[in-house]
Amino acid sequence: MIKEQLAEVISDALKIAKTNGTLALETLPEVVLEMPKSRAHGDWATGVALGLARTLGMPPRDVAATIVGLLPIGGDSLIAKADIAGPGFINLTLRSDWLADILRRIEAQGAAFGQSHTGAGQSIVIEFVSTNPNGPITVAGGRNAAIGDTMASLLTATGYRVSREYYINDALNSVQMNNFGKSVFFRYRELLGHSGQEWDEMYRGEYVADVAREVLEKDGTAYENADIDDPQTTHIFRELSEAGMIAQQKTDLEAFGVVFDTWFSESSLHSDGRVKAAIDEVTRRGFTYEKDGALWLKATEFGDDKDRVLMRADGTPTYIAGDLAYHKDKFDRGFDRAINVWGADHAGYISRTKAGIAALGYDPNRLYVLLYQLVNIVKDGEVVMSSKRKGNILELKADLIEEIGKDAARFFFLMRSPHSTLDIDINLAKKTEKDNPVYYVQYAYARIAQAIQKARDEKNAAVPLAADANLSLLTEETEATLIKKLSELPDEIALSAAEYAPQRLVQYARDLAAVFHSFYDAGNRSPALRVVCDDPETLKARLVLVSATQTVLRNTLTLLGLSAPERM
RNA sequence: GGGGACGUAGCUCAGUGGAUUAGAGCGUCUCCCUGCGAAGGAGAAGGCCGUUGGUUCGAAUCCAAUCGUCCCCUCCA
Repeated sequence: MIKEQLAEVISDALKIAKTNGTLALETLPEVVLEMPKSRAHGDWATGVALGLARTLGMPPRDVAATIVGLLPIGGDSLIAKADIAGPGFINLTLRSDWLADILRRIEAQGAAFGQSHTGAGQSIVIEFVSTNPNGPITVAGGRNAAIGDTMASLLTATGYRVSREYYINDALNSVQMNNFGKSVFFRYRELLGHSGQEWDEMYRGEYVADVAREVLEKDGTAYENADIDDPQTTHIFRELSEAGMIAQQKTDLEAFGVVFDTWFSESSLHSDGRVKAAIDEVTRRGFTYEKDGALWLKATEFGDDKDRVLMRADGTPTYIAGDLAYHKDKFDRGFDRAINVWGADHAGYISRTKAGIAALGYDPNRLYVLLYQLVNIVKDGEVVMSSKRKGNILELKADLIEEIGKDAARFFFLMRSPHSTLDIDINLAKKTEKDNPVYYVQYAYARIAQAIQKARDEKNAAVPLAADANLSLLTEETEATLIKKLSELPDEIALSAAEYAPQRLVQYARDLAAVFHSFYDAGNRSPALRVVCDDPETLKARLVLVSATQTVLRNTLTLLGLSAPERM
């Protein structure tokens, strides 16, 4: 991109200054370029001279003057003008056709515009959501899903080979799961006309009945007269309920636009010996010991607060033991890195997981845990405490997606930094449906589609190839601002991915939409500024411009998992 | 007590160590539709960026301390 080209040109100048001794440089600094907000400061600016001034012991403006003196300016060079401003900034004004280059590049790259290759050759498994199989995906789980799914897309766009994975916690302790199965059993009996039964630990949500209905549809009345306290029946219903619940979770997530490559079963790690193998491996490496009848991991040797039990005194493995086997398995499957998306309530588990990975002989830095802060559900002005057992949870699908739509819901989760606690006022979300900022962005897209349609209908003009349009006619300030904004997509994607910050890309989408709306609305004040204007050559140039904008908007919306509607 | 996250406009929040002017949405106040769909645009008001120090030519941003809010510190998963 242009930014890299400019950085290289400036680096070349610095190299010359270093070789001929004009600047006493030991190493070449990184040249950071940015687009100034004000056009008075040129197209691009760098503060590299300010950073060098100190080490060189020279006034920053003198350093800047030296660099500027060595830059190729005018003629064939990309740089038309270089000014020194303020304390020592170098402001660059580029050759007038640099903006047209951006449009040509977008046209050539199409759906690939914005992608980069920093992650080429590296593979990542990103594990997210991973809700227990005794309840549906909640509204809170939606935040996890939105963040994980978008991060996976962002990493893919930066060249990584990415696999989306869901860890099924199907080795849940039997008391919880048996209770769940039992709850389903009684709902099943109710569906067959028998009287229900209530007890304290019963699961009460609507979804319990949904699972029961699935069992009925699948196996009919086979269990009508079964005795739930018989171990055989308990086991059967535990399995049936689990499978039904997981199927429901899968449906919920698909409605949210999230599709996993792998649904990984925790219990499979136990049943085929991988958990035992992981424990043996850690023991072989000398990082376990026995105390009080249990087997402990020497987690403190790897920076954890305390040692952790791997095998209980009763001989059963702990959750951590399974987790170690799971992470070992990820690396053994060939993934270079693992990313886990966890809620803030699991922050304390990071150090023990990394300790376990290190004890197994892997570099713990291959795991990155993306923590997001909690979601508070606010209803009638108060934070709702939810409980799966009591059945007062808010479900992602029923309470959010079906109320405000998939796009609005995803946008809402993604627009905030994962580090900020997120309050969702469920009443407000419903009421302000039309105010959701996602429509602002989508409307920009729809407006373009309509303008292109209008050009076809009224002027019999299709979007031409950039090569067939005179792009130098795009001289309006609003046009230049729009093109510059389009050129920022690759950087925005790279930054959002590198910083695990999907909200950056959301911000970009909103900025781009704002710049476009401003450009477009100028046409409402003056017909000559319309896309569909009277001058045929200007019309062609503007069609290239809005078509490029459409490409960039579509690429951005796609990465965020949002639809790009032609009309709204 | 230890670890983590966060304190930015009335509210909800963005903000990569740089330039007279710290941004957006909502809310408040003005303007702009016989239209390229106003789900939009132009503008106004509203900020000692929690506080105090430090580093720097330069700090909302980096460092330290401090105050406040939230989360976590099971042989639960």
